[in-house]
Amino acid sequence: MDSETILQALRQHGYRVTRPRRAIALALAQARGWLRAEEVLARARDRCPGLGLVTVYRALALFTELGFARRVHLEDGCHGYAAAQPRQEPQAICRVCRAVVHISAADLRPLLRRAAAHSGYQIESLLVEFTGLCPRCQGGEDQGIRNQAAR
Amino acid sequence: MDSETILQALRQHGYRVTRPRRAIALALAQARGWLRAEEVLARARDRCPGLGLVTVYRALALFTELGFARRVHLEDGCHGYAAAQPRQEPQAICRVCRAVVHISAADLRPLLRRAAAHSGYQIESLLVEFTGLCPRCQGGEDQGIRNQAAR
DNA sequence: CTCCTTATTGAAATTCATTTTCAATAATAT
DNA sequence: ATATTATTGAAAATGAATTTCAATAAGGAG
Ligand SMILES: [Mn+2]
Ligand SMILES: [Mn+2]
Ligand SMILES: [Zn+2]
Ligand SMILES: [Zn+2]
Repeated sequence: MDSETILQALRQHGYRVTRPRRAIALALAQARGWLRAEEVLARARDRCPGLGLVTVYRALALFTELGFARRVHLEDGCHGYAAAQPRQEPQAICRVCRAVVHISAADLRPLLRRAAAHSGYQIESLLVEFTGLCPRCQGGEDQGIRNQAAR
Repeated sequence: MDSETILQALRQHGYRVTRPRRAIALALAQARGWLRAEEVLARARDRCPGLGLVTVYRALALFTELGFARRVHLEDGCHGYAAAQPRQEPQAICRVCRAVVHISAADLRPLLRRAAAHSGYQIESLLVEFTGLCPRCQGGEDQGIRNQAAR
């Protein structure tokens, strides 16, 4: 996902394109996996010294609303963020290296239809998150730290 | 879901069956939808007067581990809890009344298979949460508060 | 380019759900 | 009953995330 796309969307929605937002968008786009807010901050500071954590939270919330970022729900209740595309809701996340793979929302339709039919619910939003091992991290968990995706 | 089942599982796993745990299990089982920790506390106190919030959190964590409770991920980052059955992972939640419907994990298999095939991931755990309107809350959002499920 | 308006930013303080500590209590086995 | 120890609850601490508010800078008008 190109960080330029995010910036264009900002303009289109009437938001200003600022240095902090550019730096945050780029940091998220270039990451190989999901990042905590603090990690986004550390990376975005390369391009925007003085950047504050508050601004990172605000930008991440904004990007998430626009569909260009997605929250990752961590066991401890905190959240990570991963670059995303507006139409691909579900994601699979590697437990070890944090790599994120997005799954087409179209793949979900059959399940959605069945769930709706079975329950009578009119479904408005999805939260689908699979956790496991990405191909690279399979069959070698104890081969040392393979945390490559995050950086 | 019967609260007795939870207590039996506790015994089987070597945990003690205490008054607080009984009260919490019952509160959760009798709720018509998900509850916040504070709400569980309020209800469980009927059967266990001096009950503390800390114990509620601990019991909910324990029940969740055993599969008898499931977390609901709220927008603000906090969590609710709903009674659950060990083998039904996905859940649909009513935005209005909090009613929770569980979906058989079997329904997920095709999606899971496709996701795994497409991404090469070896999936270990799922987080599937649909949000929308339950049958009762459809076509009448402005008909006043229908928050029936929660109580 | 210059000026204006106001969205945006960042430091500091605050919030508040959740966790940790630790001494007192009560569940289970013998 | 008695002993063992898992469990509990009050208080304090944690820490991710948010709110405040004065200073700053983006973008539009002239
Ligand atoms: Mn939190
Ligand atoms: Mn969450
Ligand atoms: Zn991996
Ligand atoms: Zn409802």
